[in-house]
Amino acid sequence: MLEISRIRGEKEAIVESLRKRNIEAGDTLDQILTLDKNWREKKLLLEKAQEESNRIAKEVGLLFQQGKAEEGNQLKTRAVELKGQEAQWKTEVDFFEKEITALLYLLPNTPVSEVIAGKSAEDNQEVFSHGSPRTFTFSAKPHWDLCKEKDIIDFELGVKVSGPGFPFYKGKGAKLQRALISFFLDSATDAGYEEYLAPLMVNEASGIGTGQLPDKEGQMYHATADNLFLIPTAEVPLTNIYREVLLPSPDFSVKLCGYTPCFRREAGSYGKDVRGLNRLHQFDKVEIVRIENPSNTASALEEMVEHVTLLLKKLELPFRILRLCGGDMGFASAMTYDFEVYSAAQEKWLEVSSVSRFDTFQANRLNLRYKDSDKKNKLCHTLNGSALALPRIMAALMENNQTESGEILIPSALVPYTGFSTL
RNA sequence: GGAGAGUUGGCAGAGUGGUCGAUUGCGGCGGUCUUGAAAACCGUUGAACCGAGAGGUUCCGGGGGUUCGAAUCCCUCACUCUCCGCCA
Repeated sequence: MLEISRIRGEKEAIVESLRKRNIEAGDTLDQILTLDKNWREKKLLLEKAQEESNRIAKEVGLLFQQGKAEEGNQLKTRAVELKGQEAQWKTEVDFFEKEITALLYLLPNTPVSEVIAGKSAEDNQEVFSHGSPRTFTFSAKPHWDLCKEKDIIDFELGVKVSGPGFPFYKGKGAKLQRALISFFLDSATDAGYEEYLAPLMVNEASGIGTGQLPDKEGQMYHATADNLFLIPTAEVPLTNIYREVLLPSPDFSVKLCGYTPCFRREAGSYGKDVRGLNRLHQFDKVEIVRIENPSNTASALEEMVEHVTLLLKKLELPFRILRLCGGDMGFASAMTYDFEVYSAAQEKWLEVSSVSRFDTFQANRLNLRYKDSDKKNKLCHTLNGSALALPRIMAALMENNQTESGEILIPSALVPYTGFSTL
């Protein structure tokens, strides 16, 4: 969420920035500022009253110690009066605080200057592309047909045991999955990210910390008996490691990675977009997370983009990088790069990674700070990205690497991990 | 699942109704001494919010209550530990 101090200081700049998301925030910000003004007034009154109460309490104590019970009792009556008034101010202060927080939760992050205004995915800017979409001299098959033919992913079996969106990976399919996970994790640790194997269920506080709660609880599976949530991404447990943390110096750079299954209810999605591996309730992903000094955020983001770029090059998949326009960015993001690979048989681009900087937006909710050289506590910046999400990579590998004779070729970078070179 | 014990400042650990935001030790920081370091000694050392500042308020796991006054008493929730049971 946005910092209230920033709203006090640079309201116009925030309004301008949020226009890139097609949001007119002026009224909301004015409401917040009015509430904030009221809050400060009431708070001052409350504190004055408390100050007097504290003083009286001490005097009463002293009087009773000196045996002056009568004077003490007189003072008591004044203290009781004050108490009623304090309760009144307190109620109002609490009310204003709640209202302000509720409004702050509604406001998304402000895009940084590089992000252009735009309404939808069509306004995203392509900033890089690699390879060219493959053309076939034969009739290419979509991955769901290939999965069935090769008997490597069984969707129907998943439906029987769990439900749609929970496939079984079998034989070489399971092995390929494991190979990709190892390949991605090794690449990340080689790049300096420390590997974590994280809990797959998180508590409510963690959901709030990274922004899934309170608004988007419908996206997560909820184990109500214990009030735990299945993670929709490793970002949630990994980032929450640093919830309520104060880093002792301004010189820090935290780089974490982790493989986890991800669970998403995907309520309301259906149709051809969910066919095969395109959209699942459970899927595997390796995530990279960084916590940086604000001065280092821009270069950290570029490094992460480079990292994902290298992965896709090694997998020999044609891909493009888009810088998302304001209207297509996630709620918490200040800037996002999406990576899309071309799925040759479906003839469309599939999003396989999303790399974002959140600046102080998450850190503010997480209360993640560092001690600056001037001894002040300041909010850290957070970033994260998929490196990478598996199912669509699997889909693209199968569709792009199929041969006329019906084989599927494994890219050479993966062969040391799979132990086989064709499916 | 049953029984019991806990949760206090970076850490350890006192404090059971009145100058307690909190004794003390360790750690950290500054200084004296030293060629330098260690040791010793002296000093200092939590956070949030409001305020230009002076200063003020809040915080002893969370929430609520009793009281003029709560770290201290009561209620409630969460978590941790120990023992027993069960178990990969």
